[in-house]
Amino acid sequence: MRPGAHRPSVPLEHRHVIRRIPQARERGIPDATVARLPLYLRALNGLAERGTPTVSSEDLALAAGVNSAKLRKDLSHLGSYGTRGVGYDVQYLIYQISRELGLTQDWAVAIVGVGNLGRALANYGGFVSRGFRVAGLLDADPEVVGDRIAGLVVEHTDELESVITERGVSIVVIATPATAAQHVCDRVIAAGVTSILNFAPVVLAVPDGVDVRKVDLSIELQILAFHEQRKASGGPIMAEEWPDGVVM
Amino acid sequence: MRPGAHRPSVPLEHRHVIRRIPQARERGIPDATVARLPLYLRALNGLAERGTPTVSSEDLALAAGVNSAKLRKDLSHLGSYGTRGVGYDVQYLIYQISRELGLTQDWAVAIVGVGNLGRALANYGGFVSRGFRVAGLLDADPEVVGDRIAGLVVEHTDELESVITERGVSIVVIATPATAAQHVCDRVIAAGVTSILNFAPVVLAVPDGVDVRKVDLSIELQILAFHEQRKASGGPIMAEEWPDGVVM
DNA sequence: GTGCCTTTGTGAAGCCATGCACAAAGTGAG
DNA sequence: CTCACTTTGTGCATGGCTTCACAAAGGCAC
Repeated sequence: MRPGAHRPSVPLEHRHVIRRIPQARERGIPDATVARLPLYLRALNGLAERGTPTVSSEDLALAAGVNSAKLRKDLSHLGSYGTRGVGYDVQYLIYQISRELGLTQDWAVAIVGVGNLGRALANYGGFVSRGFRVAGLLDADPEVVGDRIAGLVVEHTDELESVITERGVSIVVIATPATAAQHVCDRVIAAGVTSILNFAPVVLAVPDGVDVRKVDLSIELQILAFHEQRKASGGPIMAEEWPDGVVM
Repeated sequence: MRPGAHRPSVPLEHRHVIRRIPQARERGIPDATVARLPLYLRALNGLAERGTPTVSSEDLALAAGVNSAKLRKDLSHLGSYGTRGVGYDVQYLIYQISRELGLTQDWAVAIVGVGNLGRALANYGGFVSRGFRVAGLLDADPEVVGDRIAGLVVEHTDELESVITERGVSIVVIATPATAAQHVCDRVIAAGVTSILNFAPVVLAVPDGVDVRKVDLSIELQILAFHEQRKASGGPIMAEEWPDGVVM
């Protein structure tokens, strides 16, 4: 099924460590920190484009929309990459964060489900921009198969396993209807994929060792509605009753 | 322009309660809980469709992909809506959660930016399904203005303020390119909107009292890449060096 | 070198969320 | 009515994340 597959990153064992090992990296980086690193990276890229050589935690935090103490602690988990009295070297920090996130290597991504959302994703510049390459677009609808989108030809989901195996796909994006998502999920896992980004509004059941991240548009809206209601109604407590005639 | 706008959560003093006060609701519901309520709601709707009358915390937690103790604690923040020895009445709980989230009312949403993503959002069934109604589609590109998408005609962003005001839009979805996002953001806030769902890859600067939720596809991918890299390399410590020739 | 200024990196405290474990509350059988 | 069983609601302990506040470290001027 894919002998040496998903080992996207070359096993860079033996690679001598040059300078001192930054203490903090010994054991895992907190999830909360990992989730913010891409944010810092984006802010840093903005600074780099404008030619800024160094940046203080204060300024970078401002650009990333976080508190500067949190930023410093986050960065301290990667190692000690700043210079007191000066700040952080922008280029250097970009490199360190990119490496930590695994963006210095090339990730092949397959998108399953080429509806409106799948198309949007395929065309989304942010994918290509940083280490990610769309290596396959798949759909179950014969009507869609064969279409050319963002330079790729849509293939039939029958090809799912072979696309994953042959092109070294290690991350799969599921943008199918909810009903198809679990089935697709099972198949890609069977094919060896352990990282899934799910846009379908279902909770995917996966075995241990498989990472699923979920993006759910309607959930985000509902959370906004909750807060908006709070603001609008002047307070949470309104009526407690259950409409007339209802049992319970 | 909505005079009393952004005044986040108003002091909810004096407000008479009808039946007994569900203790826990007196003060705000934890954000973490709010973020999970839509999940429970979806699971409950699935059960309701299959005609299930009641459900235990164990079963509902399973369907929602969380731990049952957490589910019970979350629900306890809304009030005491279960029956010991039996479980929760599905219909009743759906109503209570919907009400808490503000989904028993109708929310007018405007989508700004009708590119691939905006189209996908406009066609996304999940919007309409639950209290949300797309009341406007706007784009700056004259080429796109006039197109009919999901039953609506795309309008020019010049109309932004009037669309918001006249149609009572209270939630705006920004799906523009990154460069336009802040400008759109400023305008919708000036027009009185205090809830924004941002798909553009930028950190929006907003005044206090405005809620911004951010959905960022590339960030999700980067987080996946991080974990995938970890799995693949068998451990966190690899190389520490900075490519030759680089200072610092 | 010395002294001053800036900014990092981190100890410590506080806060919030998670999950266990169990008493309380309800059902249903006999 | 009583008893056995189920399931909720929650007190409590644990752990992780955030924030404060400051000592340590480096740059710069002289």
